[in-house]
Amino acid sequence: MKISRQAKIIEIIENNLVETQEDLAQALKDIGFTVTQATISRDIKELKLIKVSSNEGIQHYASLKDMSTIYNERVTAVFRESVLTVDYVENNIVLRTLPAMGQAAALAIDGMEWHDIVGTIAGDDTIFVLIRNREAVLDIVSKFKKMMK
Amino acid sequence: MKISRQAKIIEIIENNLVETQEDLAQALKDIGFTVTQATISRDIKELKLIKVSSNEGIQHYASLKDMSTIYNERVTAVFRESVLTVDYVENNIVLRTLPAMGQAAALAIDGMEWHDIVGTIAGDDTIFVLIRNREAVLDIVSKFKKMMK
DNA sequence: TATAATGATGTATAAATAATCATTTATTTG
DNA sequence: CAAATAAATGATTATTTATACATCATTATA
Repeated sequence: MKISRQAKIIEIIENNLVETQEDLAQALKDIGFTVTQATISRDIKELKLIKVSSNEGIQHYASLKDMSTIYNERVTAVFRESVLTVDYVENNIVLRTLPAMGQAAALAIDGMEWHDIVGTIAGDDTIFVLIRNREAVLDIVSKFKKMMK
Repeated sequence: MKISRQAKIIEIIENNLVETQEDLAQALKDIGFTVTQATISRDIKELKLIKVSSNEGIQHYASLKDMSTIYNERVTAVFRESVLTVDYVENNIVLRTLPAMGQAAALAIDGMEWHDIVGTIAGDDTIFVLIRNREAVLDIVSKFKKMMK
């Protein structure tokens, strides 16, 4: 019972915009799983589902499938909103960010897990990005610029 | 003000186990940002931060940096908890799962985004996984078995 | 098999979060 | 520069979610 209900929960939030646990309870009831909000709260905890804000500002539950999309969107958003300029020399790229946003933007870069990026070091408004091979620098720079839109 | 506060929020949840928005308000106050829970709720919405349940069952906010880890853990957990057997023939792998868990497990496999996996199709308790090259089959099979622990 | 231990769930409620409304603080524009 | 507009925020409250406790079911264990 619990296993199949939880499988259904994943299916439901995968295909619908579920805003609250009550909504989910209703949707489950419609297909024959009558449980209370409390049980759903426990299911969600076990399934490690998350609630995120959509681009339209609607808070809704997200499945595994959505997570990588959300993740990528967030990385790009943080980058776009904080990085001002991109420059480079030899195998280093230097980014300038809004004040106090260096750490946050660097975190976003680390989160991308690009193979050619060896590491980052961030100050208040400056980030140094160490690139593995000099040949990859231009490629990374252009990717960064694309992310700035 | 808002920008730097939000940067601090990311930094704080990155380095601390923040369970509630009130906790976050207190931590921010300690470093000179005095705002109410309502403002933090809005910040969290804008930053698209998520609240997840840790392995110990503690609900806490997670940063971008944590997300890929959480994501991988979830994929593996779903797989381990639902897949029973692994078999293969030619360039197909067949997995048997607990009843009703086929779709969920297939979703987890899709989420891995392994290059050699062309696609999956799932029934109630069976999953067909199409592998790109026959040479990759054994490798994927052994990876699956490792995930089953 | 009887008994203990564990797990699942509902009820009621506490706790946490989001939203509404009002106010203040930028920012834009004529 | 001043009026108008938009953005940020607090106070309060509505909504949503998590949990404590009790109950029933299931599974181990002696």
